[in-house]
Amino acid sequence: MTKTYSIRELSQEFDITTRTLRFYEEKGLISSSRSTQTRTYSSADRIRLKLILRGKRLGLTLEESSDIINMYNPATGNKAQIQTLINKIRDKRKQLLQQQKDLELTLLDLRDSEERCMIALGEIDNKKTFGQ
Amino acid sequence: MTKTYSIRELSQEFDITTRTLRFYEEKGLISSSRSTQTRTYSSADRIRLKLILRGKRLGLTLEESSDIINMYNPATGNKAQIQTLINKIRDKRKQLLQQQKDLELTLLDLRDSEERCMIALGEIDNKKTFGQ
DNA sequence: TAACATACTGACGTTGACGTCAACGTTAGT
DNA sequence: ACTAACGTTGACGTCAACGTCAGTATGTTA
Repeated sequence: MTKTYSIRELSQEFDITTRTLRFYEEKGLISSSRSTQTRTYSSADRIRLKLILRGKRLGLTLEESSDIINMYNPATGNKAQIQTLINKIRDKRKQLLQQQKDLELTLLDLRDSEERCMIALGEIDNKKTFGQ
Repeated sequence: MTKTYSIRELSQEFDITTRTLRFYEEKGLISSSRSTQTRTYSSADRIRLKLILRGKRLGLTLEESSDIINMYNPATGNKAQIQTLINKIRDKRKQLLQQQKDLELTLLDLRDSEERCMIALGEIDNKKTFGQ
């Protein structure tokens, strides 16, 4: 009896097209139960979608997002497999930490750019006020 | 007399192909002076390349990176134009701040996933030690 | 029941960011 | 002078992530 969603509801909530949702399903990124023909999404499906879109905002590919999501269940109980998974998790974290550094640098640059603009504006005003 | 670089040097330093460098030039992202036929890159060109690759690690498109780089000079002195530029800078910053949030959330999720893995490993060891 | 809105499935088109390959010029060493 | 190594320009190929469109089914309202 938990809440479900139609394809239109989800597409509107997240501002994506229905085509995108079908495409994600076709690629195995999210699933849906079918009543006769039309799709019905569970709140679990909705969460997966949310995570995928979060990944997209980070510039991750759909596959990368999917991987990260699937890392969230230790699923297969083999010791070696879990070790492999841990390594993958650490690799991904390394990449994201690098991204964090890049982000901060870029933000600093933007701060810089804006300041230059403000100065340029100030100079224009000075010219207006004092002539040349 | 400042340092210059060949296409091979740059491609090796940044681990990209020469094709990529020519492609970036074709798209107007970086430039190069030509001696007879072969390209020569200045350290300014090298910096631009560096910034483009940083943008790529953030998931930005080449055009977005190019835009950000070009924001770094107030260039055109018209007041309205500078205001427009400031607005663009602020928009981009907003986007990057959102990305920063997404990044932190994803890092938290990964931390979580790793912990689950460690627990799963611990349980396997317990089974080995104590039988079932 | 006729029209209309909404959903579904192919299937081909598109865009960004290069990869790949052919054909050719240029310079360094032997 | 000849070959090898490196550089250059087209031009077509490729892959991800959808867009777009045609044709069809399924309710739903006037």
